[in-house]
Amino acid sequence: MKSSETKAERPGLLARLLREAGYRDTAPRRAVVRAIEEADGEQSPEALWRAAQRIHPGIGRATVYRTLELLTGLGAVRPLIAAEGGRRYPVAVGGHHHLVCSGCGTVVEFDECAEGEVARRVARRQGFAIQGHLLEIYGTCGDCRVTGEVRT
Amino acid sequence: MKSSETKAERPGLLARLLREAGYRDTAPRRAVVRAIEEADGEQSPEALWRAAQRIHPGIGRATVYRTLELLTGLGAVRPLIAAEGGRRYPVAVGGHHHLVCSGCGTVVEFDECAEGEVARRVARRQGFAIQGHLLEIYGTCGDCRVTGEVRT
DNA sequence: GTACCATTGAGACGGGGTATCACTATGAAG
DNA sequence: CTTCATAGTGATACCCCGTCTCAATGGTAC
Ligand SMILES: [Zn+2]
Ligand SMILES: [Zn+2]
Ligand SMILES: [Zn+2]
Ligand SMILES: [Zn+2]
Repeated sequence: MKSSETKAERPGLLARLLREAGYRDTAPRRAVVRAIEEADGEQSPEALWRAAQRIHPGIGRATVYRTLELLTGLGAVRPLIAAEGGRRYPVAVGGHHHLVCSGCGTVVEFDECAEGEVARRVARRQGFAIQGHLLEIYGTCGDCRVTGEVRT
Repeated sequence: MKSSETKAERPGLLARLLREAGYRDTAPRRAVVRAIEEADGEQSPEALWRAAQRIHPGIGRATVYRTLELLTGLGAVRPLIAAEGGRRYPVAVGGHHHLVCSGCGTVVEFDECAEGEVARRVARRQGFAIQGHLLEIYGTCGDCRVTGEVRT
């Protein structure tokens, strides 16, 4: 996005998706959708809410969650489980994987993945239709290993 | 465990671990530890708490979490993030993987895994020492696909 | 413009995890 | 065995985050 010609308020892919799915075109929803698009990548619902507030002051938490839910239903967004605390991260479609340090919590993204094969086999056997998968590798990062600190 | 000769109150692997790590040997801790051992496999903290209560009535929630934390620090237990609600599942070391239906929440376990390779490579490149990994495949189960119900 | 009903914001609610704190009891020393 | 410092404990308040409820609002079809 060149940011120079933000003139005509492009319809926005997500906004269009919602409209086409028969949902009403409301300001709060547009705000959430913009928040998501502008913050490309993973974001916690809270972060998206804050972003949406900047765009549409007064928007309620519930609305953010509701919109996120709709988008999830449409497959435009995929909720993941956050590594630490157990919060979710709605993430734009298409993802990578994580390397998580159990010492300091550092998270490194990576893309390699050998699951296509296994996933397909397992899924077929169980009669599942695959939508995606989550792979996280746990371990200790260099620093933590040196320090020996693996917990408080 | 034959359940017949529960005579001498075997020290218990986990209990021993704690003791050897310099932690005091208390009744509440023994209760938590037993709860974990007897419920082999994954358990939610709540479930473990209930189990521990049966063994040591009056034990507090906090104590369960604290003990779980200690054990995690000792590497005897690994906390995972539960598929749905975002709660954690401490699980005995060594695990399997999950096939999760995004429609009804059904979870199917499986063991195949082709990540050894990838995990090692990625980890080495980043200077991580691998402890384990989590693989979850998302999709829709047969029932949900038929019904078409993939959301409320 | 009107009417209908999808959508919204506020706020109550609830699950589950953490922080605090006064009290208890382990385990070492004498 | 008694003493003692302090690790450990249970109750409770608290907090985060997500959901639910409901009256008010405002899209959209006509
Ligand atoms: Zn680290
Ligand atoms: Zn992958
Ligand atoms: Zn299902
Ligand atoms: Zn594996």
